[in-house]
Amino acid sequence: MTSQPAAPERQRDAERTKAEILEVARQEFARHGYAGARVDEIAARMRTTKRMIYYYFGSKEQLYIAVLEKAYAEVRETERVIEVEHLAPVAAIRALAELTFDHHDLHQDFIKLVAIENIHQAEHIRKSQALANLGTPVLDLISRILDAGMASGDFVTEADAIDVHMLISSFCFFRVANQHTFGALFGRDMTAPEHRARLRAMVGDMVVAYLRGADI
Amino acid sequence: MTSQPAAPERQRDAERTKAEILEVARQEFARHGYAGARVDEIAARMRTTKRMIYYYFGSKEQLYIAVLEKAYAEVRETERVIEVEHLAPVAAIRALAELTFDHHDLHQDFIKLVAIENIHQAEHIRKSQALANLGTPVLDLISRILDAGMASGDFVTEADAIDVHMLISSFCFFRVANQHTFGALFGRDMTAPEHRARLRAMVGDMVVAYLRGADI
Amino acid sequence: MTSQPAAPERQRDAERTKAEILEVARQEFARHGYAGARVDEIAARMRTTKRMIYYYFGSKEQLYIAVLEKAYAEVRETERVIEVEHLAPVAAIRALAELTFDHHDLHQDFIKLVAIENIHQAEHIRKSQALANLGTPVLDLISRILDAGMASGDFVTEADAIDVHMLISSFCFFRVANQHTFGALFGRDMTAPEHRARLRAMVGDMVVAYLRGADI
Amino acid sequence: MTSQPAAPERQRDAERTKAEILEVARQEFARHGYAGARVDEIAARMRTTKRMIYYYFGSKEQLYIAVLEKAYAEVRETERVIEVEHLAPVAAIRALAELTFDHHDLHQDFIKLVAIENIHQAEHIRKSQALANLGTPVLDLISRILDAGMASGDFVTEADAIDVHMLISSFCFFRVANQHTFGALFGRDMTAPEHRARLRAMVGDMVVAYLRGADI
DNA sequence: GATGAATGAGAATTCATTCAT
DNA sequence: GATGAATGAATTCTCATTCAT
Repeated sequence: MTSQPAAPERQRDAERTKAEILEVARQEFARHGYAGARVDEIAARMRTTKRMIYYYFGSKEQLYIAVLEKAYAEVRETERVIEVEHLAPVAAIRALAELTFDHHDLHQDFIKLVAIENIHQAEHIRKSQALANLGTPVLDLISRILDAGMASGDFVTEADAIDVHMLISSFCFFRVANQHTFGALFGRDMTAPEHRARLRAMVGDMVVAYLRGADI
Repeated sequence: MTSQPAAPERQRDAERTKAEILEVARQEFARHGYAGARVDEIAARMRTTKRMIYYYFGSKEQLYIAVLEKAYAEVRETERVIEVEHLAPVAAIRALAELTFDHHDLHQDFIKLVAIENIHQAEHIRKSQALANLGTPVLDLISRILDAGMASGDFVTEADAIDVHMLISSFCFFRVANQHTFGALFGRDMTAPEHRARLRAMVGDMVVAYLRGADI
Repeated sequence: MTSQPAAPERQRDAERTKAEILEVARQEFARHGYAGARVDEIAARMRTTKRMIYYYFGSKEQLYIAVLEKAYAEVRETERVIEVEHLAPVAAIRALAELTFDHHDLHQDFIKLVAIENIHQAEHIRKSQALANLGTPVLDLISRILDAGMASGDFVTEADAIDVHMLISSFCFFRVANQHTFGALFGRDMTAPEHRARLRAMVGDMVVAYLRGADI
Repeated sequence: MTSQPAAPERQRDAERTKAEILEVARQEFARHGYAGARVDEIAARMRTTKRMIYYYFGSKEQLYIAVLEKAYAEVRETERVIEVEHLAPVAAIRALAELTFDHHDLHQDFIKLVAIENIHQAEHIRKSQALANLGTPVLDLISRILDAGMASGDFVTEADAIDVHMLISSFCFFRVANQHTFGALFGRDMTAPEHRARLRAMVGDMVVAYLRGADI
């Protein structure tokens, strides 16, 4: 409305609106799945209208993909921060395991989105340019730790970086992703605070024990 | 009037119809999630009509719960068959890990149903009487193995049966459940035949190494 | 199954089954209206099956008509019993009013069926042979009372038998038929026991006062 | 952009659409009852689609409740207009009876809706906030007339306002509500023009005679 | 006479999406 | 950029009725 910085303000508003839509959409998709999420519900939970969702994202599917892209981008941003280079191999792999644990603990919506995306056989990820080859950095990191550990004699088990990544991820992911069925069947909420420290140590112990391997 | 009994035949047909509905429904729910599954599509893939689904199961939700109940029942049936009692502790826990791996490998629809159910926060499992306390048998088994291992000195790590069950399950579950996003991001299909034997050995090695623990 | 009285027994059973169906159907139609009544529900509340309803009555509509016919037949049976001939005109018309009151009080399902039938513009009554000209006897009775009252000088108001029948019926019918909306709007259940005697006297007073008329 | 305001026009359209739906729905519900009414049929009789019914009213039941609320609101609006305060008691009660007669004569759909609602035991009225305590104004009016009549000596019968309201309403309501069964059984259409004046006078005569009471 | 399984036609409701302003 | 009204195409679910035995 003022004479000068109108366009930039508008842009900033537009960005804010888009960000708000993405935030609400992430929650809605995470809670109800792709098909179960309601465009109406997303709109109802915002101060903008449903029309804006289509204006900015074009369709429910494209909105969902944008949510996925943002979630993965945040994960990789976190992983980039990890500095395990200066640590000894055993300490390094344990640090990676614990950081992964912490990250999964902190980003439960992301975990749910990944689970949802697997139900849809990753069809949306494959449609997204932004999500191709997003995995390589962490694999490089693991490779370097494994090489150092084998060289130093700390690790004995011959292991592949992708396998080790899966070993770590599976534990951290399952604890969050399957908390509800696990809780219903075994009567224990693995994400409750009283189990946190023990399970965090466990994933580190597990991967170190596996790599040390010895005479199993 | 003929020598063959009439009523049982009708009954058998009814049972067959119900079983067929459950089979097709399991595939449809596993592929599309609860909200994404279509009652029309389930009916279209059978020699029965949509009306029968409501006749036998009452609603989409009750059909879904029946599918879940059947899937879990089959899992427990498999677990019941496991005979690890006569094995030494190390061999026993490895056998359990490998049987779990095999079962998850063989029942991928079940894995997907569990993932779907977690997205819905296990609300349907909690509604089902049949699915309460389904977890206890396997926990008893693990407890006995852990006790024997500690007594014999084979195991060193103090571990809880539920935690160990999660340790084993998470690896086997993740490999199947997250195969699509994992494949899209890392370019490797962990469920492909060429990875099977290696990963099957890995879950056994991992749990044994963890329990042996030693001087981590 | 026995050799001799098989057929009569069968017949008696058949009559009993039909009577039971009619009884349950009357309740169901009275409670839910014609369209709202469920054939399934009627069957579920009996020891016979749904097939029998169609076997004996052919369709939902014919069952409904049979229910109506039975209900009206019972009403007329009651009216036939009324003996007011030997009473003086004032006592006679009051007796008729009170008998009508009692009858409506006692046969509330019948009242509801009549209300339902009016919603459907009496289309089913018109289809039934059994229900044609069912009204004449009571009109004859009223006519004779009115004639006697005018002759004796007890009644002054020139009144038509049909009008007087409506005057009496409307009060008795409304009290039962509209009890729910009246209760909701005015906070009084006109069918409650504490109002019964007062309202029963009121309908007699009203019709006598009207016929006495005098210098209104 | 034009001189006429845009938003109000849209709003007016919305209001018009809602009003049109209510109008058609009232006819459909009145003619077929709640269960017998068809949402499809309501939509087919308008320039709007069925979807709008759900957009504005949410469900068939809520539409029905809205119809009821509107019908009752109109009744009370009519009653508010009645000015009998300046009349002598006898003239006043007769005026009220005749106005009630006229109103029922004019709003036959309303009568049917009330009959339908009674079949459903007033469950919808009870769900509606708007319909609570709608009855009081007319009861106040009757009370004042009765008091004045007793004071002046015009009325002799001790009568309760609710009872008198029922006395008047029952006659007017029955004549319209039961016209079809009454016509089928007695061969006279009480709502036909040739009976109108006589019956209108009759309800006034009846209530005055009742209240005058005398030596019954 | 009796029974449970089966069904076609239809009814209520939902949902992503677009239009007029 | 923004808004509320509008909508077509499904989608779940229901119901009276009939069939096979």
